[in-house]
Amino acid sequence: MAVTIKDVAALAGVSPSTVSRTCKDNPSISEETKERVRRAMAQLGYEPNFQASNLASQNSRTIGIILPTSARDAYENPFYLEAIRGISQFCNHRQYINTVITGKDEDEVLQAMRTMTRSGQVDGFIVLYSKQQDPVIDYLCNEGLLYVLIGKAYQFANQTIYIDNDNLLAGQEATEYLCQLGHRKIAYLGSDSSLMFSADRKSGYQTALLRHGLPLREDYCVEVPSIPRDGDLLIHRLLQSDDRPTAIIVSDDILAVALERSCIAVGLSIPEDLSIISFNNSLFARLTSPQLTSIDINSCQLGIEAASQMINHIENPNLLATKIIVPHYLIERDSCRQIS
Amino acid sequence: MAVTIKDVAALAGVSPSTVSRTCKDNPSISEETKERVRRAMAQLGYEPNFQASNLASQNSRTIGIILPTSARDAYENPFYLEAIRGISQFCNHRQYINTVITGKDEDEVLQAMRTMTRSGQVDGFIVLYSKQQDPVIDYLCNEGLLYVLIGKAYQFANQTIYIDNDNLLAGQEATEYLCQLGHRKIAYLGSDSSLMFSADRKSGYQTALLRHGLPLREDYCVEVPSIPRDGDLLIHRLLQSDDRPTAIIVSDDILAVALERSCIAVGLSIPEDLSIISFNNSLFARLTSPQLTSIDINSCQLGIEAASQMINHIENPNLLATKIIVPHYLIERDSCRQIS
DNA sequence: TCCCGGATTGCAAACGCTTGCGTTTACCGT
DNA sequence: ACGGTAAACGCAAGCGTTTGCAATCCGGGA
Repeated sequence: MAVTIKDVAALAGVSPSTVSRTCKDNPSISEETKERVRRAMAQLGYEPNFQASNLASQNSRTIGIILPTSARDAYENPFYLEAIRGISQFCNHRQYINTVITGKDEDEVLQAMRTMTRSGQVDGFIVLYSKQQDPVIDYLCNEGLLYVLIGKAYQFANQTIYIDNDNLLAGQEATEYLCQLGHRKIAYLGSDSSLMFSADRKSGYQTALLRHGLPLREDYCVEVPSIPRDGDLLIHRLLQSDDRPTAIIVSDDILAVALERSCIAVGLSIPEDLSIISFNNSLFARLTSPQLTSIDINSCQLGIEAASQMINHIENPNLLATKIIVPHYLIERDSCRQIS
Repeated sequence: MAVTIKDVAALAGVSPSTVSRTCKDNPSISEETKERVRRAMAQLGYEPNFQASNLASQNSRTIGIILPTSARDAYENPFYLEAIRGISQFCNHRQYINTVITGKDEDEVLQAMRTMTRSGQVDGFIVLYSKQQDPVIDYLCNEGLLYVLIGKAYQFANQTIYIDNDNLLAGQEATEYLCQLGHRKIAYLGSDSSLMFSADRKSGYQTALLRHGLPLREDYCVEVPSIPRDGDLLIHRLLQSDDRPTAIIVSDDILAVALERSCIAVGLSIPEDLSIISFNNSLFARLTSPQLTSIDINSCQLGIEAASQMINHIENPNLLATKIIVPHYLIERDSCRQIS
């Protein structure tokens, strides 16, 4: 059996409560006894029992991570791994546990969430995606559970804690960048814009166009529901139009790679015939040829901040629902060219 | 306060122990009372308190997931996400919790593992990668902790539970496939072969060559330590040799995409000038142009089996250390061509 | 000298569940 | 009719912490 608080207490010649209190650095214990207790703890290699501590203090020190359902095509996006990495890193430091929750469909996820909250398995949830009309968010709100969102809140925006990039600004900057390179015919290719990040980047794109006095052309703004297969109609129509764009802003690296494929298929070369700028700066952006100019959104940091907010709110229940914006930055590579 | 076992007991008119036992389907409770208790549980929406249950039964019902340290380039590989998804899915069903453990370097990971085991936060670990001389495995073995490996065991192979593909066979099949297409000059491009999967695939490749009476050429067997940057010397030398291969087996999709880049750089087109077959069948394989013929290794299933084994061993401590092989299958796409 | 207050520390009751063992009840064989 | 047995259930002692409150000690002021 592992070493318990009693062993430490015995060795230090104090009561278990004193040991417990020195762990929490309670001010009502004198510095000398604290020191004595600490020595005893070190000597025995004591680590408080997680379960017992949680039971007594009525919490779980674990936070649930909600992934999108696996039905979605976007599932394999390395973004999620990065975010999880950030969360996990922060949790490890703060002696929290994290548990990822998935399911084939929303019902499975909701079911898992329900039993977890009822059995006191989690103190809160981090939702790794943000889309409009999400039943998961509805559930969380209705039950009054603690959660933080990575991405921008849509429902209940004012009461929810979220961590996001300034995707509007990022969309603008991407557009500006292309304008500065001399492009005037700039299109936007986005994934399903019920996903908040895509909607925001698109808005930013439109804002920047207006600011530069460029027209908002409907045919320059295409949305594909998932990762396009070969010969996606919408994309081909865009690329083969007589008046095709000279540059495209793509809401995600993965989509950009798919776009590159379409380009090759119709005989366009990048960046000579078409400039591409995308978002996320995942491995995808670095592996393609040419490498993609991409806006890095600091995925790992998003996770870290999310975990940090989560734990903060767990330990200080009446904090306000703050929003945190993580900076992005543009990584120039070879997929955009100056136009004369 | 949530509904406890006492509430259920009171409503059903039995003692708490009876409720507890019906939860476990203990045979010493009559079917009628069980039914009565179950009705009470349903009526109250009872869910046993996770912490209390764990404390009393001296376990944690949580399993740690060890990712490779983030220093490694391979980190962003969607394979890990898939494996985590599998694990998480299985855990959710069995009312287990999982927690991913990462760190900047091995020390950070080891530190996290140490405090977790000492505080009874985990019942065991699933290690998502397998490489030679891994300090993490050393630690697990020395402490006598329960763990299962995804990938082939290197150290302590006989006592460790592992879930793997038959990478040797897969390597052979990939080679056979190319042979059948008429290729004779087949090369192998692998990532760091201290990673077990890469070493095995390479062995399979070599075995198949021998079987076909083809020579094992040293210059046809290149290993790159990480994801190659532009103009990787080894790869370029291979591609620009006078006697260059007509086909290459690549140990990982990501690497294959990088290879594709190099091909474009030196003016080789796929599959006309060079056939490529790779492993993992991740999103990468589907996004490139041409799409990659790849061997799917069932990443998600690997996770599911790992979790299943883990929980099995947690609940039946004296089970033998079995090995499980998850099948792979070849997905034909457009990166290989028949040679005359 | 006595009382009081602050600073330290210990007591013991939770927290909600599990489980070994004892008790009860019913039934069987003799 | 009675001891014996097995089935079904309850008692109560944990599991290792936390924490409100009581207890103790000490110094200082009256």
